[in-house]
Amino acid sequence: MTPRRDEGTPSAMPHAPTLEEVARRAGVSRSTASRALNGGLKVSPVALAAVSQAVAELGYTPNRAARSLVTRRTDSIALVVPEPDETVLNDPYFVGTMQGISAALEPTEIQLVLLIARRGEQAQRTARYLRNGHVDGAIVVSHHRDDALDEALAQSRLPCVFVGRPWSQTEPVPYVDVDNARGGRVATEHLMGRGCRRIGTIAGPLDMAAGVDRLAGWRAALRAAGLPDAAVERGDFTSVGGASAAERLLDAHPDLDGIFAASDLMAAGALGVLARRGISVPGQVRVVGFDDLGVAASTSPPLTTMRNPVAEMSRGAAELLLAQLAGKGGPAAPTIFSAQLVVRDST
Amino acid sequence: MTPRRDEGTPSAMPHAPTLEEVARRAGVSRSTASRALNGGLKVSPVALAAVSQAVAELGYTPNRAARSLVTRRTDSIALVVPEPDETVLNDPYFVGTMQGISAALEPTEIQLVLLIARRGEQAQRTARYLRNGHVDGAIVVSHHRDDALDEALAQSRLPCVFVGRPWSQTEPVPYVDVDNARGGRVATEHLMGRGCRRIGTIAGPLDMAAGVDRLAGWRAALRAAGLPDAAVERGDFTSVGGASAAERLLDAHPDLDGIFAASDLMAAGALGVLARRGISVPGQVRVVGFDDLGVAASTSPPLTTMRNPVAEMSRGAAELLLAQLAGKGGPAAPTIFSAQLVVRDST
DNA sequence: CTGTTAGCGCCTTCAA
DNA sequence: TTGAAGGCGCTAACAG
Repeated sequence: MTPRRDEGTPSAMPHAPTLEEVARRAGVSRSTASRALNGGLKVSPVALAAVSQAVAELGYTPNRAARSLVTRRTDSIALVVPEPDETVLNDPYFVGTMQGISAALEPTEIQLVLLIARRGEQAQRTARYLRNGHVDGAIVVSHHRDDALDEALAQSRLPCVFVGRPWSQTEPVPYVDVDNARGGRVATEHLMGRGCRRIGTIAGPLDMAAGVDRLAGWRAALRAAGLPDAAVERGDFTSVGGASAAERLLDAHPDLDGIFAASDLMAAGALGVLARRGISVPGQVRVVGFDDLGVAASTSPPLTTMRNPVAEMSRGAAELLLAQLAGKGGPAAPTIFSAQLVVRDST
Repeated sequence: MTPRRDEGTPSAMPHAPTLEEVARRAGVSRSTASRALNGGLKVSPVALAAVSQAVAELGYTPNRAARSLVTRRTDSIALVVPEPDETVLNDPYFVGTMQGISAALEPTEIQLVLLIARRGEQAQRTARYLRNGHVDGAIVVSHHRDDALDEALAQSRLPCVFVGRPWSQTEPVPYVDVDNARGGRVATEHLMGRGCRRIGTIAGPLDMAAGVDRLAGWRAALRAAGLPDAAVERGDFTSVGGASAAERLLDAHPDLDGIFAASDLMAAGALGVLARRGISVPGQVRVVGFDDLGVAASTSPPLTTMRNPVAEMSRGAAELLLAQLAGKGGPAAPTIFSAQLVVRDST
């Protein structure tokens, strides 16, 4: 093959030092150097010191490719984001996810690879990438019913954790989630507690567990109170979607006195519509959102909402995955966080 | 070494097919199979067809580690985010960056590795990671004066592109940016056009080029018009920071009739302060922001702002990097996008 | 505790 | 156009 090392200009890129060089400099064999690097077991203190020093002097870092080739581990995990909606990335939810995962990965040497799971033919590529050992594990966020990620991953046997309940019930996929149903119920009960009797909802996408569950919670609360549960419009978790759902909702049910939006972004859209229609909040209509990831505090009026502990949750997901990778217990039971009511001016 | 392949339970994870197996199935040698996979040059149509079929049947994907070991390329690039402020991730700016990069990478096989550049000792780790061939190139976003990323990268000779002008002028690092100075000027001129004569600014962090340049633009516009340019408070691009800067600004200059905030998030914070103080917008004070990445449209009143083409810019950055990787031209001249004024109710 | 040895899966020269 | 052969940098038996 091409001898890259000595080719080219004098000022060619200085090659990364190899273990061989470290070993030579430390006066030991490659194997000893290798052992010294990987835990230092069965290595004399002297050798270990010599190796560490050589490593420091040379600024050595193991070649991941080489290591990966033999260990069959990559020291990287994928964050899988289904692409259906470009909106996913725009959601503060996603950002919270990344923060949580980064935090969990910080003390490790593991890198995060962002994998946008595209559709159609491209989907194959994602599946293969995941299956063929390019990453040690995966965290899936914003999973939809039709993206088939749940089954693909279950079959691939690749360690993985979902953030948000996976759609498939047949395969026991580990996940973390927030108690969306309870959250929806608490939000709705809060509205009832404020005197609302005609409460509509702007639901999330019904091909996502969060959408379905929050809707179910809203419904459960109303039914338990003997109130009507017909005022439902579906949004897509975005502000624009929330606005148009609000339009439809208000057109169909002009007498509403409360709205539970399944996300703050949608609630913000609804607030805009209410303002444009001259409907006062919370005077005439009270509004509760879901998430509390920044937007809720900065709308006008500020939104009462259910705090969604996304970062903590994602961190939990990453830690669950790390535990799996470390062989500590297989797929664990789901971890469910609970959403806290945060009361602000909108109710 | 341990024969992983045949060990363990019957239902052990089916091993990923190797090139060897593809070749055998196609009835050719490894080399031919390899050539067929990499461009198909110097391979007979028959052999090529046989290989493609075998690949399809086996669901073969090349082992990246093995390939990387010999080609010395990783087919992955890093998105480097300095961590000083956890706020970076929370900024819609960052999300726009990711979208742009993903879009550029979509037609390629290149993966995006997220690299949080931590401080102190951890910084060494980042530098080494970048230097030691773990990625083929890097895109740096949200670069600050003190993160030393500019010089580290210039020295490492790793192909890289900055999103936003790098601080260091000594090393010619390729970058894309928006014309921040002009943007600041246009925003300020818009305020003047609306009749404002006492215009303050909430500046961004002055250890970032965007912060400095937008401030310079504001100042240039005022000086050209012979207006005072003393009303400056520094924020940190966040909503909270913008709010406290607004407090200080209004305390020190109660007579302001216009504010240019160097980011929409900060402008939103300022709007909140103005509202709390009972100052009407745009009646008593007009406000212009910068970015237009979502928040501007949903504040109340909606913000006039300078549209920052982050996604396009980042896409450009990624394409620049890809071109470098493909050997097409070295570090190119900076690409500068221009910010467009978007007029809304706040002015 | 240490060095020797044998590959991991792939690309690429070299000779045919 | 093809196959044989070597080696990328590393880890992990194995024998000392």
